[in-house]
Parts: sequence; C-alpha cells; structure tokens
Amino acid sequence: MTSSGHLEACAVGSSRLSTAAPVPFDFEGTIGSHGWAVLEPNRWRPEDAVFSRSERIAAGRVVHLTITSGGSWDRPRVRVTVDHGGTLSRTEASTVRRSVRRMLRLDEDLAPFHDLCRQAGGRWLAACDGRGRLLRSPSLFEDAVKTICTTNVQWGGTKGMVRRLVASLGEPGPLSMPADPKLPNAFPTPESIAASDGATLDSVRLGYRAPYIRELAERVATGELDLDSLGHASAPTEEVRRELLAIKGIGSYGAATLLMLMGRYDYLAIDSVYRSFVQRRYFGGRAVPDAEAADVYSDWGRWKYLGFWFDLWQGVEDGV
DNA sequence: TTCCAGGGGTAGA
DNA sequence: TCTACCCATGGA
Repeated sequence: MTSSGHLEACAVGSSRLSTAAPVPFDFEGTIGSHGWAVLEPNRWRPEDAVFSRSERIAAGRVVHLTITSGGSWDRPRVRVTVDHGGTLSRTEASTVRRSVRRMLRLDEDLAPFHDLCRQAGGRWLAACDGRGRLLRSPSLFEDAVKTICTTNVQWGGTKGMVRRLVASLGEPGPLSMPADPKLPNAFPTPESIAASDGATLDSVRLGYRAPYIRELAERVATGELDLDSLGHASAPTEEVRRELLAIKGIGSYGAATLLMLMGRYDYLAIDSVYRSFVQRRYFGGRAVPDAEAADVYSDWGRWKYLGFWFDLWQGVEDGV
C-alpha cells in the first residue's frame, strides 16, 4: 500500500477509496487478463469496465467492492467503492486497499518484461503498454483452490464448481447493501471448508478434487501450511515450486499457475490450451512432445509464462 | 455412448 | 524418471 491512498467517507454504509497505480497501467487489460475475472466472487462487466467482488475483511465482516479505473495516463489510480454495514475503520480500509493492490499487482515491477518485449519488437511491442499484470485473488489460498478447480475440466465446469463453492460455504455480504440479492458471498475461508460436512461438499460437485481441496483447507486452517508466507518467500523459485508440488492436487501445471500468481514466471503451465495454441502457431498444427512445445519460449528466461501469455493473447486478437 | 477437458496421484518398472 | 491406469463430473 502506498501513502498516496486516501479514504473518503460518504453515504452511510458506503466508502470510497483510491490508490495509486503504476505507469504504464492498463486497468481493463489487467482485470480481463485471464479467466480469474469471472470466477466468483469476482464479477467483471467489460462493457463499462466495472470489476466487483465480495470480500471478507475480518471475522463476521464481509464488504462488497466495486473497482474502477481513475486518474490520468501519467498518474493512474484505482478507485474502490466499499459497501459495508456501519462504518469502515481505517484499519479495514487498509485491508481493502492491500487486497486491491495484490489483486491488480500494483506493486509488481514488470519493467524487465516490457524491456524484453521492446527488444523482441513486432507484435510484442503491444505488451509494453502496461500489459502483463494478470489478475489474482487477495489470498494465495483462494488462488490455490481455484487452480485445483481448473484441472481436467472444461472452463464452464470450473466456473460452476467455484460458484457452488462460494454459494455453499462463503459468508454472505453486508445486509445493508443496495438491493441486489444476486451479490455473491465472499470466498470461503479455509476454516469453513475444513469444517464443512460431507454432504455439503458433495453438493458442490468438485468430483475427485474434493478431498484435495478439503486437505488443503485443513492444512491452512490448522497452520500446518502457511501459504501467505510461501507467497512472500524470498526463496529460489525452484524451492517454492517443490513446496507447491507437495500440495495434493497441485502438479506441474498447477505449480506453474500458482508461481505465476505469486509473480514468478519461470515455469510454463502446459495444459491443453498451451499445447493447442503452440501447435497451431509454431508447428503447423502438428502434435509435439511437451518438452519441444516448452522450448518455444526458452528465450524468455524468467519471463516465460508472460511471454506465452502475451503470445496467446495476441494470437486470439489475430485469430490464431 | 464415447471422448475428453486450462491434470494429478499412485504403483510399478 | 517414465509409463499406465485410475480418478468424478459434465459438456460436446
């Protein structure tokens, strides 16, 4: 969080926050950077560039955030309307601002990646204009659960699993909200998932992922696994990767995805999307071994994931 | 009905 | 380290 943020009290039950964004900053490109934008409790309206989500900021305290861009191109800001019951304390405002800064990666230095794009030239130049901040969750626990929900399932299945998980085990939002009964609950805490009974978790229809997610929740809830510390560790990426692979349900794809969400881009998440895209773009549609497919981005060094991500994004634009 | 999806765990070699 | 097989669920 920066000291440039400020809190403005307005109507009862609603507060407005603002926080500085880095230059260059692409709000819509950040929110819409990947599927996380539409996994509940996230909601994204690209037509008017409004991102929202329910967020649990303390025990029994759930607020609803409406996040938009503000400021100017050389002094960009992110604006947050917080709907809450009662008043929002300065400590709570700080918690909200910290969550928003983490979600949008406002403190991440992507200059080295943008330098590489500038050197690559051509279509890569488009990435220099603030791209590469891939949306993430306020907590690594939420990111880890969602990652497990992306494995061996089509995207529609992932959205359904997360939606049911939030609806069944997440904490409801503030009662004083503007009348919108469709507002999502907050993302479930590790404790709520760990304490859930079998029938409730069965109703979420997580399939064989259920025991993995329950075990992860139990390990985090009991303190056996400290994901937040892992996320801030200065340890070498390979060491962090080993710890991620020790989580049941997280394999090479999941570990690479979580490393990306932690701001480490050394590993590629090779899944069906990756294989399909690389085969089309670089091998004339021919199936190739994963090792060969991975070599495509070897020149990107510790920025491999972002190199692929931007290539894919650009490929979608080009109809590849 | 069959296949497979933004894969991963496990056993056995 | 590599391979084969199995794992729930649901869309195509």
